[in-house]
Amino acid sequence: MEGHMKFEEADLMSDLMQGKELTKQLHNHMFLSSSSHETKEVLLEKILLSYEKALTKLKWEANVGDRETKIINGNMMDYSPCSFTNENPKSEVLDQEIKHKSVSKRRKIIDIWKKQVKVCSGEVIEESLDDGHSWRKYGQKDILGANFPRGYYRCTHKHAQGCLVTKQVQKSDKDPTTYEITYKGRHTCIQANHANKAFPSRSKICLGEHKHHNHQKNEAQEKKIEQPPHETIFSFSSELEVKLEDLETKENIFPSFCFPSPSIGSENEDNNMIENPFMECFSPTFLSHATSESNIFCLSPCHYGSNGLGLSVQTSESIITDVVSATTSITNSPIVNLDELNLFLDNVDFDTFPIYP
DNA sequence: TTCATTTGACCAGA
DNA sequence: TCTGGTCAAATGAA
Repeated sequence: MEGHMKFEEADLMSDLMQGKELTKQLHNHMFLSSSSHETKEVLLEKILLSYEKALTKLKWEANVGDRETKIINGNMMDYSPCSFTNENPKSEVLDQEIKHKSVSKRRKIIDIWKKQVKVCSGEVIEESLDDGHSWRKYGQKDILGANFPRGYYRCTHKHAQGCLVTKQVQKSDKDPTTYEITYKGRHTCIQANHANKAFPSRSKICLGEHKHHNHQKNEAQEKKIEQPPHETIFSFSSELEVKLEDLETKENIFPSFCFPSPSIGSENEDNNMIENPFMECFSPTFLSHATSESNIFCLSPCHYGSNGLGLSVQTSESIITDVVSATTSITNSPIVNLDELNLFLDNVDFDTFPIYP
């Protein structure tokens, strides 16, 4: 894990440095009358790609660090302290990988990413596989070659808010305590109750234990174990161990960098939506902070706490907010305050950026 | 009564 | 034709 993270750090630095260089190039082109619009566009694309790559990695570390830090410190912003006292973890995330078929709005191809969750005890996974969103099961299917049926879930707000994201939950054949969750699409909804992001709905993920016909009821489904919501979710959250196995993305495509902005789509405009897969990982913090104050993406300190990233975001938060904000501007408008961005980049010493404690 | 889940049927793509 | 994915009526739970 450690080695892996070191590798990620180097990779991250590389992406950020590349972005910086490209930004400088673009800055120069801005004042060259001979420079074509296409050239600038290409540079802009490259810049965005670099930052998207970096953020994809940061996202992972943030997501992992977020959970782990919350567990360890127990005093993070989005979770109540009592949430971290649970000592009976039910499951752990084994592996997460992003498989972005695409994330660019232009490409309009659905985002697909997977994660695997190991359930340590109990047969019923409460919303544990929780990602902060509420889901409604709309189907279950036996899959050829799989011992267990696959469950199909869609966002509860599909109709209310037109959120078309779906996920599939498949119990692993090799390890029945492991579930593979495949997310398709991005949330465009706002969960009605923010608390529900931490204390999800009643819905449960219950997959059949046997490979039989659909309507065969499995025991797990009948043994619904009710727990107080806070216990439920945080029993899952505690002692999470996330191993980032593969950050490689298909086709080298990274998520589009579209943090919420009033200029993005009418739907988002109304709801302060995030048209970005990052939502999945950042949403709780983002919604609780950014939406209440501004349309600027915010990383809470806990995202980088103790997971190895160790990024002192408490002090860097405003910086990150600034650069994200700036980049968002880039995304949404051809008019970019590149001086600001350059200034930021110049002030960041990437060589000594405190990624690790 | 409302909302979520179950499950047979249907559809589209390979 | 087969399979995965989705729909929607029936059913159950709160």
